[in-house]
Amino acid sequence: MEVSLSKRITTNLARKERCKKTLLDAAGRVFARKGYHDTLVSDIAAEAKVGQGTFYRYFRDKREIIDALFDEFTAGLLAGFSDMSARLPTNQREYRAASIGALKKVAATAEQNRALALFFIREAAGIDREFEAKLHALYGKFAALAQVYLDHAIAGGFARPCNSAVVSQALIGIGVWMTNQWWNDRMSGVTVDGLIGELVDLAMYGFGVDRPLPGA
Amino acid sequence: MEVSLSKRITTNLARKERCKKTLLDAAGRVFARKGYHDTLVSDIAAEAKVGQGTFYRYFRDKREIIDALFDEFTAGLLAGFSDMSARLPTNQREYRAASIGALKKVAATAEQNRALALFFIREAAGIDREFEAKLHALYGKFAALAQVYLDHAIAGGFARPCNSAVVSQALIGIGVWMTNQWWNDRMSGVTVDGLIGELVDLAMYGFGVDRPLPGA
Amino acid sequence: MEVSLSKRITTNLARKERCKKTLLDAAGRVFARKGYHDTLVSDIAAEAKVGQGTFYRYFRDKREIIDALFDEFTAGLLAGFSDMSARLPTNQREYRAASIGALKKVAATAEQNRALALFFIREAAGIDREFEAKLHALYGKFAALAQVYLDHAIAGGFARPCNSAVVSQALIGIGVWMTNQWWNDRMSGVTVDGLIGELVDLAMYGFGVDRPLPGA
Amino acid sequence: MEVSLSKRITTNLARKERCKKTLLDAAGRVFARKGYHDTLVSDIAAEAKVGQGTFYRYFRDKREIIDALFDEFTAGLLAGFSDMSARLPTNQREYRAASIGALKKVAATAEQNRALALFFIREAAGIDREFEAKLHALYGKFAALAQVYLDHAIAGGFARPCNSAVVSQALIGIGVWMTNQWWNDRMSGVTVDGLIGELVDLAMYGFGVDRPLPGA
DNA sequence: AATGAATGAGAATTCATTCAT
DNA sequence: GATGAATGAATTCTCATTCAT
Repeated sequence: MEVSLSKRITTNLARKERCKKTLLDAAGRVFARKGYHDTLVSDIAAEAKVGQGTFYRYFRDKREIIDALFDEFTAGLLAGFSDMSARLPTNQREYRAASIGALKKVAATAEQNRALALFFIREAAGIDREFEAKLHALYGKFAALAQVYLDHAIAGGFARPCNSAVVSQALIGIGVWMTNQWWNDRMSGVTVDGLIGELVDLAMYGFGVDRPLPGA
Repeated sequence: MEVSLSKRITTNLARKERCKKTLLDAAGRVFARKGYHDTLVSDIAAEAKVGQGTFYRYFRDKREIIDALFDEFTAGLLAGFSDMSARLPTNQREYRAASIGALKKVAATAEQNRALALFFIREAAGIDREFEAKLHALYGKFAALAQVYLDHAIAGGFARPCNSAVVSQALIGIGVWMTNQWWNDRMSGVTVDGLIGELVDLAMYGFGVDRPLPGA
Repeated sequence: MEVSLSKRITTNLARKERCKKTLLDAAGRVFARKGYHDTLVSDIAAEAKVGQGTFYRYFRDKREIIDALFDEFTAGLLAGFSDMSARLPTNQREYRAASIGALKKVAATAEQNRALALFFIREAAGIDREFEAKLHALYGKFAALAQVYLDHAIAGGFARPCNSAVVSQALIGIGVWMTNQWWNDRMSGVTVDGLIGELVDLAMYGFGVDRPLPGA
Repeated sequence: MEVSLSKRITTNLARKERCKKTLLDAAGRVFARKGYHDTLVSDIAAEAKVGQGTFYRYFRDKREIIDALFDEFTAGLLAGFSDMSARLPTNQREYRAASIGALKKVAATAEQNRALALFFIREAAGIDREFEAKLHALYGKFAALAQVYLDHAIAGGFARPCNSAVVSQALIGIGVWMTNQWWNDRMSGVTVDGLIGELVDLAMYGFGVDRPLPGA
């Protein structure tokens, strides 16, 4: 009796988790397909093949599921890059190689949640101010990481002294922007690796041929 | 009589135009304040101090006013930069000066429609796919302009050979991204001019200290 | 122009008032017929022969219309009895006559809103605590009025010294209770006037034959 | 074996009864606290610390538990007064004493189910017509009892001839009304015994000082 | 032409009841 | 038998759009 009861509890919990996950996945698909505002709670429930009432057992409303979706997404993303700053580069060549490596990893990871990531990138501000702030907090974390790298390089003499806060934000901007372009098929005629190489070159060397005068 | 009739017609047309403009301005303010989806037609009418029914005399629906707003915005913006490519730079120094000058001008112009521009930048995809495409077409025009400059400079030997399509997109990305950051007060401790200088330096020189090997 | 505008405003206001009144009357009828909790907003709208949306132009929800209904009812009721305490009786005979007169007047007035009054009497507490409190505040006003009469009579020596607060509440209780019984056809075989006479006799003389011992 | 089986059946039946009682008690508490319409089946199940499904094992629906609750309440109440008419009074003094005694007993009994009794008194009509009728049937029983007493007293010459049906209803009305007032703390500054004495005096002597003219 | 009252289709949400475990 | 997860019918409420004045 005892065992069977505990078993049932376990089973119930597992079932609940599975059902919640089903709804989250379904919501992700529908949001990506129709956009946040055109998605009805009934669309999500239908996509998950559950009754509408079931949706409300797990989430207060449409707004709450998007937070949950974002938190899940964020957790997966940060887990993938938690070790990024383990070994800092010691010269510009290593810096370049590390950047390219990291970007390729980001690209591969993001690719797995492409539809969802794209949805967040594009619609964040259209949902509400609070959600936009959450997304920008995430961007901020990546910018902070980039800034750590950059400051380290400046201190080590293999990056030009500059306002690293501004520059690292710009780098994140390039990344997000080009991801959006790429995924929306607005960057024809170039491979991902080619794109990454081109952008890292831009970031490291600029497009100019002359260097700034020392001290200018 | 004839004259007075034609005058009256003129006056009526003028009045109609004025009323339409009033509604457009009101819509811009309300959209900027509440976002597209939280804005009701009644909000716009109230802000314009006209009856709700009057709104429908000038616009088919809420969606149409966004297009009108965007077209008006675009017209003003492009008018401001129609002469941008009149005198192309002949060396990197001139290129740099021209870029900074153009960016300051853009910044000043954009500042005049700050709220509306910010609204478009943030919410484009939240409105619908069609509007997002329109906005990206505008970005594309700026990117094309940047690409003309860049190709000219590469041909003239004062810009590094690169995939100018990619790079010019990246430059637009930086511009839009940093504008968003700046206007949302996420770039504290730097002036507009300082920001522009920092970004032009990044674009021209990169943040590295070494140059790429010739032919690499 | 001016005149026609002001006329339209007047007409609109009048139309609004009429529409609101139509809804109030309809609500009263439906509440009386189906009870508060079984009444849907759509029932009220249908009874008033207006769209459901129209209901929400005038009242926030079902709860609000019942307050409005009660306030309107109360205003009419109190208006009818504002002059009740103008001429106080000077002996028991006058007191008796005045009581009977007042009760007949109350009965006649209440009869005009019979369905609504009955609805309030029966369902007040079933709506919510706040509404019940409002109704009891009204009862309290009548009790206070009764108490003034009674205290006056005690002071004048033509009423027995007693706890007038308790007794006047009891008198209101008899009134409300018997009204409910009467209107629900649970008092067969007696006329209104007969009922009133019987109750006034009970209140004045009690059902006993002996008097209390003086000082007991 | 036989014995143990029958024992188990007995135990099971007892357990079922206990569970039903638990649900009834829980329902009574929740109804008293939140009112009938604001009480959810899940509230009752939670209060009884059983699953929602279990509720439906014992009661068809929310409406049925009200009836069960009322029947239980009524049974307890009538049991307490089954012997009330065993010894009829023979003069007004005895009548008065018996009335006071009975009322004190009622008050004490009712006190034990105060919350539930109050709930029935206040919300009867808010539940539905059928339940209201049931409650009024109960009131009718008490009125009939009062009428028997009163008729007996009139016949015995120690009560004034009157329409005993009307008067006994009024007496029940006073009782119910004042109970409601008392339990809702609207009768401050008086004890239960004081209240009962005051009301019995009112019923027996009225508040007047003169008697009606014989034959009037 | 201008108005704002009226409308009802459409969406969110609740909760009694069923049912699989 | 007990449980509580799942369900969807029923209801409320909103707001873009129409229309009478």
